[in-house]
Amino acid sequence: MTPPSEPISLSPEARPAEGRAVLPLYDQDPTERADAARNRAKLLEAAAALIREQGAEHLTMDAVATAACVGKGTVFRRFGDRVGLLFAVLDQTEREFQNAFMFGPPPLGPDADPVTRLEAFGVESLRRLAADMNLYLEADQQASARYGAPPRKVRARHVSMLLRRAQVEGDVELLTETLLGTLDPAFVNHLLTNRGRTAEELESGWCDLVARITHHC
Amino acid sequence: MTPPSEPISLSPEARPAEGRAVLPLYDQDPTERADAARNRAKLLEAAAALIREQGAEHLTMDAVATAACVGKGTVFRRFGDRVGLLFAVLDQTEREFQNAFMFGPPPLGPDADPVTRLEAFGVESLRRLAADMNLYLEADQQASARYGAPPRKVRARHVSMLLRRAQVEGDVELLTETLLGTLDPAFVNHLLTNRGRTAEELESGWCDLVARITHHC
DNA sequence: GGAATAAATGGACCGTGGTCCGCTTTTATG
DNA sequence: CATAAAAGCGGACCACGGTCCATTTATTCC
Repeated sequence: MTPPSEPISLSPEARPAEGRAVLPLYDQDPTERADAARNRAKLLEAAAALIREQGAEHLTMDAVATAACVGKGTVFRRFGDRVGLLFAVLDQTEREFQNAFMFGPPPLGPDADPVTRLEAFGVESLRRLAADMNLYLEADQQASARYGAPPRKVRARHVSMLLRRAQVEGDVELLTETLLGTLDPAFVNHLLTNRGRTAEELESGWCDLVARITHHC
Repeated sequence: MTPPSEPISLSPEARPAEGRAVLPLYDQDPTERADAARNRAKLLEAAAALIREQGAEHLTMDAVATAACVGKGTVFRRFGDRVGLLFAVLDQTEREFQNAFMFGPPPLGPDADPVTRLEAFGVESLRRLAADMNLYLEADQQASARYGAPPRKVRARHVSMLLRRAQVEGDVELLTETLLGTLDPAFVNHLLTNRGRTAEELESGWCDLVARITHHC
């Protein structure tokens, strides 16, 4: 069972880790200047603190800059835009999850059968989503960023691989995207908040969908 | 075969049509003052013109107000916010579609079997999406508006009804939302633009998904 | 028709995301 | 260590979405 690749960071600048550690390393773009790296760390820390205190929905770029004692331009230079900053804050968590489903123990990791792994993948996604829903919702706003982001690609590769190993016939890529669509933050939040669904229902709904797609007659 | 209900407008102010016409009427809130109605019309016209000229992505509220020779506050009073205005511009098209799948001829309308109607529903959605993609993308930005909007609810009711008539077992509402997720503008646009999928592939992908969900063994 | 009431109006105003560019700091080079 | 090139910096500035409220306009009732 060959791990497909290194975990891929949310931040465009970050590079793949050197080793095959199960937990991701805090790697940086080596060409980044010392002061830039320092400011990046200060900004991430400030952003995380502000999100903890006031919620991601009230995070303003000015506030982050001020809290980190840094000019506003620096925030944009480091993270591109607001969504980029939010992604960077989510980065750590994202990479843990990636490691778990690529290298970790069953049922998520490689030592389980594909259908079990698919089920576990969705269930774990839903739980992590629930844990940081507001942050994910904020980061999700821009439609363009939603699908192109590296973590999404990693997940898509992973799910496609599992579908193929489960001998699924048909347009695997399209089925993959359909499955991932079910885990979209805004979508899950809608079901939980406006449709009165419980987390358990969503989890078993995911497993049912996996069954329908993999056991099609 | 009983039509479930009247077409529901995108705009909160609009009321259901009086008759059972196949094509929707331009109905208004009767309590709306004459000057307000006049401005609404002027604004919708101006917005549509600007969108035609420069694309929905460049539409600003100031520009619409100026083009309609109206104060900016009026635009917001009439349509709530930018998404509300875009929805209002889409309203006409939306209601045509609603009429088509609720009262129109087969394969969309009531005189076809449920699975055929489901297939036609997705295919037609995808085509209409393609025709006004930029406008739909702009209107889609706000996650909260995405799922709560009246047309989405109408579609959900419709698809649920068809699934039940097709004797589908399981959590029909969840399956409905999954199916509709496949027709999300941002999602479809991503597949067409970034994944190099063709409209035909998406259409047959939809039909395949319908088959997997309705013919589950 | 005129007064009273309610609704609508418009544009000044505000907050926030994002850009720009002259200046400062770091780093590479000899 | 000196110097030059490159990278980073900061905060003034801009555009746009959205709010507010003093004033104007439509409607209703007598």
